[in-house]
Amino acid sequence: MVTMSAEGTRRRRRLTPERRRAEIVSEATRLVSERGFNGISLQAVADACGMSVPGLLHYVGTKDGLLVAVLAHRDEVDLEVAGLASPPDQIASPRAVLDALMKHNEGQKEIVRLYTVLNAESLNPDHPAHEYFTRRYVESFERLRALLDPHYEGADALAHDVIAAMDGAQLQWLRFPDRVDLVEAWRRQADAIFAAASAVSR
Amino acid sequence: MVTMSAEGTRRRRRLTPERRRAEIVSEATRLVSERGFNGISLQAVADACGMSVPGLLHYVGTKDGLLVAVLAHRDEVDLEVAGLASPPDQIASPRAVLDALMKHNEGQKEIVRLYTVLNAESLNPDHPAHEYFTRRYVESFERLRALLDPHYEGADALAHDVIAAMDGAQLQWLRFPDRVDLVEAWRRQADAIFAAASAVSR
DNA sequence: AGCATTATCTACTACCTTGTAGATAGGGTG
DNA sequence: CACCCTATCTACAAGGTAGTAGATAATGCT
Repeated sequence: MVTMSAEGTRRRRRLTPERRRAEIVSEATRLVSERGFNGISLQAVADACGMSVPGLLHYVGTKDGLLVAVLAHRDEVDLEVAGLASPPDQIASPRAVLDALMKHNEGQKEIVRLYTVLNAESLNPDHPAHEYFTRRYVESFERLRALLDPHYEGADALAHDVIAAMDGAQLQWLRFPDRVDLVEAWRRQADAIFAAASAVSR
Repeated sequence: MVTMSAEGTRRRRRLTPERRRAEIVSEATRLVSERGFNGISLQAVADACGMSVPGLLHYVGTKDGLLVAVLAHRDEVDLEVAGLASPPDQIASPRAVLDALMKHNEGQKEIVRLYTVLNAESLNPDHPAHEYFTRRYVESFERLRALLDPHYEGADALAHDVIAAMDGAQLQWLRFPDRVDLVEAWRRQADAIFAAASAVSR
């Protein structure tokens, strides 16, 4: 049931496509991060944006299109953040880069939850984001491997371990945000992992 | 659309409640592990069991009831497995217990996926399994902590790290079953974690 | 074989879902 | 101020959803 303000017809709100698109992506991101893609309906997103379902579909075409829009926007933002982080010419140690990443994640729980929930949901090959997350994992892995390779032996295994530790720590943090400190949990794991890794011999 | 065998009416299959219940739990476990609880319908489960939706509801009452049945059954089985594993009087080392657990998990990918997918899905407090998974985590943590405490300093943090490492390794294994060896990934992580942990001084 | 029990079904309700077609109105531009 | 463009809407379609009520048939027991 759609409830309306007591007066009946509410004035329709017309935004520029840019603003509307931004609002849609923002609300959809929030809702998907809370309930998963299978847990939301177009109606729920439309309500959150204060618009109708056909109005929403005008922008995203189909429900899968909504997810594509959300993920495409995340890619843009992530790329931007990565870009801002890279300029400094002196190469930071891999550990410092990873620590900074986790510190960054601590400040955007909603986004971390989006990735965590969709990552699990999309294990199913039929999920609309399955390929996306598979590709994303491979790319992240490759970048991390390249970052570690100059400094450590066995960068391949090390990269896998680092990603596993990050995912595990985030999962705990998302379930017990008050009792688990993400950065500290990561630091402990990272200390152990990097202590066990052997530095490159030259 | 419900498709029927060419002859039309198929003979109805009447099982003992025990057998039927077992079939329902088994099929529901498989489907939920593949698609998540939000990703399945009663129709899909009923189809998998070769029965009608009302027939299914006769057993589980509601859709949430289906999930309860699946999780209750998992608890039973897990308790049984744990019981079989504990009798030996000589206390195995914590590390050996954990290695055995991961070896065990390697042989039941479907169940691991069930827990992984539902764990992420149920981060949302509105999810019907939210309390279940929160409680389950706390209990697992306590058991693990008790197992580690006699042997290591800082059993609390260590227990958290172990669980995080396990979850992270399982996530990778589920996405790349052919490229990731669960037991080996765990072994590497565990080597690092336990090497960094300090043994209890007496 | 006949009967009682009950597992399972058919039929139906009320609602939700994604998506389409065509009408309407908000806001910038002349 | 009038007009146009198009963002947004209402109305509708077609099918899926969880769940209910009452009929039916399969099995075990006497």
